[in-house]
Amino acid sequence: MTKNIEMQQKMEMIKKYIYETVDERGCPPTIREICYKFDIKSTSSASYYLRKLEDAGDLRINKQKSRGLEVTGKRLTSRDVVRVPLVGSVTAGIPKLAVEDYDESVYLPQNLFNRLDENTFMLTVEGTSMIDIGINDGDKIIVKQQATARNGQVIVALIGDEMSTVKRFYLENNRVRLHPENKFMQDKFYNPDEIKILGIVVGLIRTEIH
Amino acid sequence: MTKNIEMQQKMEMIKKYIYETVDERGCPPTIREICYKFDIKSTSSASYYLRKLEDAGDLRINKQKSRGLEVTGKRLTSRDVVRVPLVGSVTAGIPKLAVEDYDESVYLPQNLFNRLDENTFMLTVEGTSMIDIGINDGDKIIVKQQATARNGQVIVALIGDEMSTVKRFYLENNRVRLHPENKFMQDKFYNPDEIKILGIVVGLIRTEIH
DNA sequence: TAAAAATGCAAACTTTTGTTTGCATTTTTT
DNA sequence: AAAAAATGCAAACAAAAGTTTGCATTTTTA
Repeated sequence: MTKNIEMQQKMEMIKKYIYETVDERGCPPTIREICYKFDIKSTSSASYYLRKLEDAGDLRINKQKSRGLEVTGKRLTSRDVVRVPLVGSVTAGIPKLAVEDYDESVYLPQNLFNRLDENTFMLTVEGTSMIDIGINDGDKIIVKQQATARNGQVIVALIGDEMSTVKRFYLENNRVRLHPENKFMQDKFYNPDEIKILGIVVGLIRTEIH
Repeated sequence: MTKNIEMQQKMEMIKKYIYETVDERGCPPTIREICYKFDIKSTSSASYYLRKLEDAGDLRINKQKSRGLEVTGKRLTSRDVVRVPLVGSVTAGIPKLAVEDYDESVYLPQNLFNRLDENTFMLTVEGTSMIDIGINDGDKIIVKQQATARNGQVIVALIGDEMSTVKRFYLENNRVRLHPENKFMQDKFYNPDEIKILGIVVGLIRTEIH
């Protein structure tokens, strides 16, 4: 009886080892690696366990293939997430947004944010100009890069090549109105060529609740 | 010259193929698979490309190993994200929160949420009881399961085994006060045994900006 | 234009890795 | 206690996969 429990544990450990190896190394272990790891003296003994794991449905063994082990459970792949750069602040000029250029990037769940693409970035909000619609100081907003916006959309814009700002956008009578969602702040008006739309806000993440 | 561009593209495609195979299958392709995919007639020709990719730093080749290709770039691993179940609504009883039981789960970025563990879940907020601190109707809150809370923390609680609610928690004079962050709503008071704390709110995600 | 380098293939070769066989020991069942 | 099943090993074997060799063709360089 105790022997059987040990057996179960050993199988579980082997399964876990295979999962971790695939996850971290990107390649399943060989049977001999499994032997070494668990102090199994013969490859046939290890195969014996693997067959059991396959019977239990935890594993698929592609016969006659080198490293033919395949985990059957849900595996994390790049399709599950989108990697977006986390930009501290967008200052002068168009932020260069190739993901590779940023150490700091964030994986967002693809199933929640289904409109994200390579031209999305994140930005930490400073200030309370949008607090009335629940965008707080310190929130990280998700911004989809595009140069135009429809009336009423919340955008990130660059004003006169200087600072970036988050506001609600309106184009009225050939004038741009940027509307802060903060009852203590005033709308501001610009000529269209004074502002540059960096993108529209499509979501946000908050990591601190006060 | 044009030949050289083709060469570059071919190398890029091979590199991409290796990356994708590792990502999706959990195992790099064999040289012969690469031959087949790109219509290369000889394994030595493929090796030739692979050596070039290695020289360029895009790849590491573990010599004399079967499937010894290793991608050098950043690879997505389970350490980068945490998988949390997305619970539609928490009704009667303690929600059973084993991740496996939910089809719908969400990968959250480990680098933003560093306090997450296996006992975290997500919940879609219904209503505006916390709107004054920027928690909107429809927001998905991230909840760390725990049975106790400190004064002032925002919690998810079960009231009388019925509905779940999000409120700010206070224990005063042996009475529980649940404080909605909505100036139009009133505090409510309970005996400690009337409510069950499910967890504390540690973050939120919004996927729609209105 | 000639020499050198790059590109490419086929085939043989070697190493790695999965599989099978046969036997021994232990544990469980009858 | 005897039979059957489970567990385990060593060694040989077979298949998969990486490597090398030698040659042919094309492209680039001198």
